[in-house]
Amino acid sequence: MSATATVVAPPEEGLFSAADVPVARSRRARVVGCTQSVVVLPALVERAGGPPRGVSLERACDLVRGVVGSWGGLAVDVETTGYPVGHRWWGLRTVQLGDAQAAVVFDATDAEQAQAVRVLLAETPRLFAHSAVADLVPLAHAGLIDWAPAWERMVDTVLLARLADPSRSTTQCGLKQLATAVLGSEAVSPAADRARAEVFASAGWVSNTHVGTPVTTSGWAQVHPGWVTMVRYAAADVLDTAALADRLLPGCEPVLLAREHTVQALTARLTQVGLRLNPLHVQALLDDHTTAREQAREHVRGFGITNPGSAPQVGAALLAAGAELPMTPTGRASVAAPVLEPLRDTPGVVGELVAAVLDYRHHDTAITTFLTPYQHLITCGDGRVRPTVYTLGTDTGRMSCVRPNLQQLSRQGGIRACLTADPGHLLVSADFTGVELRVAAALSGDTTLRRMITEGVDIHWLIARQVFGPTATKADRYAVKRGVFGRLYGGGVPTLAAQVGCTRAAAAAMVATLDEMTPQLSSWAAGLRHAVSAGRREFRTYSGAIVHLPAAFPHKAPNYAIQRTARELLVDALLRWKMTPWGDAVLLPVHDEILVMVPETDAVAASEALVACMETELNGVPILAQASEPSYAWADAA
DNA sequence: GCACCAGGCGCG
DNA sequence: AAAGCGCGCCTGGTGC
Repeated sequence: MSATATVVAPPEEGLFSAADVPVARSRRARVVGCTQSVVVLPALVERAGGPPRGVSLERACDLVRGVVGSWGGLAVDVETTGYPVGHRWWGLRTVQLGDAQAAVVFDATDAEQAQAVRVLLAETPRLFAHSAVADLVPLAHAGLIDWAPAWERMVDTVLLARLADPSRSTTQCGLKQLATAVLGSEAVSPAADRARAEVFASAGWVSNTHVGTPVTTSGWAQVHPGWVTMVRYAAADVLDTAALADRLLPGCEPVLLAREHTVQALTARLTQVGLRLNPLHVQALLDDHTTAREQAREHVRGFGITNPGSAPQVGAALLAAGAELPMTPTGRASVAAPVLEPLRDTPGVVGELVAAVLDYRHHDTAITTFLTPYQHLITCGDGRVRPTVYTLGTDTGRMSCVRPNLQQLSRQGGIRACLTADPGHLLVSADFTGVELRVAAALSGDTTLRRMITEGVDIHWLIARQVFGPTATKADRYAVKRGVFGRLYGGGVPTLAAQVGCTRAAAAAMVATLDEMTPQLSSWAAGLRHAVSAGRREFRTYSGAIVHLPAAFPHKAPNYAIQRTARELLVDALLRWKMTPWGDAVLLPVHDEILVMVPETDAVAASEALVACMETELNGVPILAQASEPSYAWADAA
């Protein structure tokens, strides 16, 4: 080996290449490999059947151009090593292009094939993908596609599925489930995925990988992309995506579809660029929480519990000490926080054990859910988080966020400050003020509630004083606030009492006061519930979006209507934001809040613009927003 | 040793 | 009959 061979070239843009992934083929993997013929890429796979066939690059390009000519677009899908962009083991493996009849699998690690893919992607007037962010972000990072024009031409079959049939649940919008539901026996991706999963399992590799999965055990990183099972799997996704697009596109309202595609592209910036982690802050918090967790662990051990994370162990110990615990739905003793919290002050063993367990859980959550994954991205990656926002990711239409979920960071304790703006930038944010109640007022038209909102009267204080008397405290107000929403969303008196932490009589009084004060709100909610019982299945929002109301749960209907309407207000704000000078900025929506990274010199103006984008009016009810102070690190909630 | 489920907990 | 709603991620426990 020459001396220069030990010199590692600096990774482009701080990224590592897939070629760096260490291949650690076990004996099991070698055995599986013997059963897999290797297809030389590029390869053609046809829905009609037959084995994948290796073809020349020229022939592959001709085939793809033929698809564009006849179909007017290309379905696109990619396979990666399964790690996030920026991770040292990240890498683009293959790119698949085609339509419902034929797909060509290209080797993205081959320079010539990659260049061909780049040209083909640039040529097609339309792109189809299932969950487009997962394809466009790797393609853009590999330099195979230009970001903005790609989004202009993209059609996402997840969005098609949600718009074409609002009654289809989110869980049925995964490619395999959707293909089974829509394409029936014609679907090819479910069987191809089962075959893939079997290969992974036989080789001893995991399918469900995450940022901390050792590279030597991840099937996505270890598998040979040319193995015939993988080529079939890769192609099947394109074949089914294209078929789904053909079936679903005609059932979608073009204006609503364009709206969803625009907002998807806006949130995709976060996945592409990401947000920077503060390594020192992550380490400091990790140290603190680890110390505290180990102390709590020892404390719990003193009560004879070897594993403080084990609910059965904790439950058994508490029962033995004389505590009374409610049952979980499956009949086990519940040791959840709302159950344990009131037992904190119990004298003796029960109180002490409860306090130690809750303490342990608090620190364990911080470490395992937030800090350790961040640490992985720092030590094994480029120190950035690149979550994916699913813009129609829930049954109510709300957005969701994964890998990591930045919508669930602790409001207190400095976890949010692990995320920072880039140098020369600041984070600005604003949130809708009391949006659920305002939407409830707008949808119900309740005269009293509308007047209280416009006059700035706090209904929660009002009810708290009526129920608890003129000396009602801030805690009473907070309890009432939870009770108001609990009631609006269909909670019964016992549940409300438990939720609020008051007697059933007080909860009943609260309900009575609310019904008396805002009768139109109560009747609107009751009317919607009854309508669902009578067969109504849809609620149409002001934007034209339709939310499906679950037939089996009429009591959920008011919540669905309010959540979806609030989501549409958020979308409208994002669409207005797109038109500002910072429309391309990295942003994160958090249901009633928008966080954006902007150049620091623009922070004040951007902050004002953000509020202006969010503020509007709904059925005469003002929808207001409030900005937070621009900051370098994401701050705790006020 | 992996997939799956339940329980638990973080958010709005 | 009665039911607050919506998520994602983690661990422990179980079953294969």
